[in-house]
Amino acid sequence: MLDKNYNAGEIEKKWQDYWEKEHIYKFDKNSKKENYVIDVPPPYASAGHLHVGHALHYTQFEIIARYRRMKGFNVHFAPCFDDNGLPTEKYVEETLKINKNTISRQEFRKLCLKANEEVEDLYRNRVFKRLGHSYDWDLLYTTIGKEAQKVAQTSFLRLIKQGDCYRTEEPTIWCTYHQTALAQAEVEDVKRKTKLNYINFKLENGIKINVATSRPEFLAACVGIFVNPEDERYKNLVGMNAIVPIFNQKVPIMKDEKVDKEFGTGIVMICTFGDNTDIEWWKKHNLPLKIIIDKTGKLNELAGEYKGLTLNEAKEKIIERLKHEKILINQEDLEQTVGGCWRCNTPVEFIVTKQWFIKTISYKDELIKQGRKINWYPDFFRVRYEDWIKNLGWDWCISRQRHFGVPIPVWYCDKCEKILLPNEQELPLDPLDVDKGKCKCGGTFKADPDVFDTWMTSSMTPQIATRWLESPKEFKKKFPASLRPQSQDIIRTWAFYTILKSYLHFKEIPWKDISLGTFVLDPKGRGMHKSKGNAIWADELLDRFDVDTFRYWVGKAKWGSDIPYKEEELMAGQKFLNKLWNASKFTLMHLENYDYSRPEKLEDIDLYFLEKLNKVIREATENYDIYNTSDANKAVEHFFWHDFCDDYLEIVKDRLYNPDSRGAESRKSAQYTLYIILDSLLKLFAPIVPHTTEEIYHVAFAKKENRKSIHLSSWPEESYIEGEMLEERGSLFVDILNKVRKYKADNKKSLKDNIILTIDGKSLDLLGSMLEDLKAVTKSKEVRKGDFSIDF
RNA sequence: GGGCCCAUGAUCUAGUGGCUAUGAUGUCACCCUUACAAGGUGAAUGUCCCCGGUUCGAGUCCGGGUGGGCCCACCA
Repeated sequence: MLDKNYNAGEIEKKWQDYWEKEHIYKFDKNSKKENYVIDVPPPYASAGHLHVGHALHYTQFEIIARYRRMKGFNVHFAPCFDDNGLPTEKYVEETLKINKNTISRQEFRKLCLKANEEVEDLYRNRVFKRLGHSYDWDLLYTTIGKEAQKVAQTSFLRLIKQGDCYRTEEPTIWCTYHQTALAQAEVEDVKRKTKLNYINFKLENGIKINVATSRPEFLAACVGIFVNPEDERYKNLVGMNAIVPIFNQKVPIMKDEKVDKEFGTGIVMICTFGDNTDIEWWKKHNLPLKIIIDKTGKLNELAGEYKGLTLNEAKEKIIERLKHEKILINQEDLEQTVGGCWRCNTPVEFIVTKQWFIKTISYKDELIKQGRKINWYPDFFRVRYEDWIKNLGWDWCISRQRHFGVPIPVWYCDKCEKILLPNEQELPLDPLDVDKGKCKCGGTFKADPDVFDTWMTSSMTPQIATRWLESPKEFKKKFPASLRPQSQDIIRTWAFYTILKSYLHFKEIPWKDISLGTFVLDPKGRGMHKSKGNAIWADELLDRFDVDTFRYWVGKAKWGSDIPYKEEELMAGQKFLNKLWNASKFTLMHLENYDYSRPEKLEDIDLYFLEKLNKVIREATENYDIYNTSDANKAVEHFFWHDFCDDYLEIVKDRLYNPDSRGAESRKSAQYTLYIILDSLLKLFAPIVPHTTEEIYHVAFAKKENRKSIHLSSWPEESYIEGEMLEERGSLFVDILNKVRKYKADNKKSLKDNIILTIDGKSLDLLGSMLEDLKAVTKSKEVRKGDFSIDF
């Protein structure tokens, strides 16, 4: 019997400890049940905090894990941390106040690893455990861990072997601040104000033409001039040469359809490289290469007297000089959007370096086909995936000039540039730790100092989580995984690269389902960002709200769409839990001394409510199966609150409190119905509010069902119901009940006031045996036959 | 510029061609009814963003606007 008042705080801690101690969520590899593998997104532990959006999303698919476990699956739910790459480097540099360039890579890596361990512990205890998450912590992996490194490096070696990974010297997107190459996916829009400069170029015959450019600092790198072939003004220029001001190199004037006649003067200079279009034209028209910047973004000797200046310094000086020499004839304000590094917003540059690439462009069609074999929830996000693929312009650059990451396992001969690769058995390794001696040519093998793009590892989370290389036999049973839950903003990276890798390695999809989670906005509907100062942190939230209250709110969030964070809506959860507690308390009070057997005959009104329960079970199950937790939860809650509490509990009070009036069998029918409905409801709510349901379940049914936890019990099934016209008769019953309530409210009477009820003959016949219950719940001291009326 | 999503009482929301448009929060009135006043019973609040079209019938389908959000591209 539940004899206490609801106290969420007490319950939480108790069951979290119990679950951990009893290994409730352990993945059983010998189980005969079907596997359900969730490809969990590894959170960045190094950020130090998780905001409410993360907490919501992580809880959202944790609810699915609980549902599937109860549904009879062997759920593989591996916790993980992404501790690889830039965010960790930044965190370590900031908190320890050190500069990574002043210590060795090995030493810096050690510091990063230590920092990770500390933060991850904090996360595990302060966030995931507190949220009541049902991970099997024995399955934990980190993206810098041995298995992850081995997977990433093995993938690299195998892709080289099969010709899908290559090293080449190409113009590469480059961040001059972080001094590393970037992938297309790491470039984000940066808006900036600049000037469009109208600069005169002389032709060989002395005529002047005017070129508009926002980047005069690139004049030294100018290798050509373009006009639109349709442009009448400049048709005669094509084929001539122009002389670049200051630097005096002769460059050809050519035509290309991509030139916008309306922009500037309609004459464009092309430099290697100012932007994407430059690269395109440079390739298309076979122009010479003139790289004038180094890796830090400073000008080199090709820029003559401007050598050593940053791009911005050079720009200023060059504009000054152009003005002075009256070559710059006009300046206009220009608002432009340029690509910037996703971490530091520094506008990206293009330089030519040797980098490793994985082929993507040549597999576009196949990748779209793979995407269509996967179920997308909601389906329209597949379009975004396909659009991204269609617009891809580059293969995937996977090498990064960084310290903390998975090392690229390769050595180069410093004389003949021969590439030396390790054997797979040697992995994982850091080539800096291994001396590979001399090359045949007499040169020495030098380790590659670079590391992989962090997505090189993350793209293989389904393989890492299920220990692809460690236990290949078991891996086969877990791949493809069942579900990838993720957020929609990384479709172009995480989802895309994961599908790519699975295709290249296995010709297989990585998971059957991908479901896009909910995005939490601030109360005004804007995205939450640390930098905007409007983020609400998960641990602060949990200091103010009970976990099940928070989880109830999560249960209402619709996958794939945004939800604003509003505290009032969290309050609804507190009301709900209190209601659930009290309804359970009432029910269990009346189940004392009841033997839980099904009586020979159930009252018709009881059958009607059991039939309603069946419908709700069906609806909830169908919705859970398509990750529609919000509709599932809504249906169950409506049944619980309005059908079960408001109607059914009121209806059976008479039979429960006055066993003599209707007989023992009739009371037992009510008890059986109460038992079935409460037991089912607790289980239907268990994924959403695991602590509260666990507490009630243990008081009520755990012993009887011989289960250690409600989360190890099975999902409710529809019970067998047989009765005539239950739906019509039950609806009529509830309809009359509502009319009586309204009549009493209109007449300002208490609901317990007695009435005389007059019902037409047809309805009386239809109600049949339900009439006794109707009489009791409406407090009718008398029921007459005639036109419907209610009298006091 | 391209793509995707969205627009329903004050607020959030259901609605996948068919009676009178769903539910929740808030507001108001009434009811202490032996689980719960953190409750119950009711009431008021809507030109379903606008304009056309398809249809016997449109909140729902189609076309075109308007306004928001997201993703992508981009001007030298």
